[in-house]
Amino acid sequence: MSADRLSLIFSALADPTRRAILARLSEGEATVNELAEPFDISLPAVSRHLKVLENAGLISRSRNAQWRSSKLEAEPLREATEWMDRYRRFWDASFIRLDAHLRKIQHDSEDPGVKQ
Amino acid sequence: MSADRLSLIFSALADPTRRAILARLSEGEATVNELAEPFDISLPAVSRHLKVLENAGLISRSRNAQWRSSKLEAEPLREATEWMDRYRRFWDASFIRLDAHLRKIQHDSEDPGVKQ
DNA sequence: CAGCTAATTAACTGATGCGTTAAATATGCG
DNA sequence: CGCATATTTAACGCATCAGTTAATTAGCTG
Repeated sequence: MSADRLSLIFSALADPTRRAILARLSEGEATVNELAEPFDISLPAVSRHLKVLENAGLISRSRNAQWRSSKLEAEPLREATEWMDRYRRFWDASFIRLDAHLRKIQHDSEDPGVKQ
Repeated sequence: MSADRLSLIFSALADPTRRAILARLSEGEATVNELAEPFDISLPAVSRHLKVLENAGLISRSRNAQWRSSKLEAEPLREATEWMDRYRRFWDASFIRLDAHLRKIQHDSEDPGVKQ
């Protein structure tokens, strides 16, 4: 039924409108109307994008009178990055060298036992 | 019609089965049957997951007789990470310090002009 | 070529995503 | 209270997604 956390995060990030909303929020909190302004979609549509972002933990919200302000929460981005780090050695040359180095270290420490 | 590259990447990553396939491929190339083995879904379903991953650039495929082998391509992960790096200062304490440092540097270099 | 294995495509189903407009709710204010 | 503003919920349409089974294509091999 309910998707796992990483799936929620990635599918929240899969929509360009939601990524744009996050970009806007990186400059500071904003209300729903302010967030909707640059887009050519209805307010309810924006409201639901915000709910998706909230469910993924990417934003938190607070009420101030009749305004609901959204605030960026980057922790899920850290999680997603952490997941990708597992694959970093496949694209990052310096990481590949580090990886090779670590393998060598491990190999060296195992060697004595192997030899005897 | 066609989604932008980042959206393709993130939505490909939004599915747990596809992430598991990538994890498997990080250990080496594999055929469709090998990739399907751990999952409780039909071969055509796996076949389509592979097509999604291929469209996102996350895997490449080659044919060897009647077998089609899939290979991890990490470049899109680099792109996705790069996109997230824009937000790194919101979660990474050392990055926050670096950010503050850079602001100070910039401020200092601007100061003389301001003072005169 | 016939038959085997590997993989994809076709056709269908049910669930989900993203948009709409209209109605409902929440809050502040005269 | 009654109205204005901000936002959400309801109800709907349409496209896409993720799965199924059945049929098809691709390439070996006897």
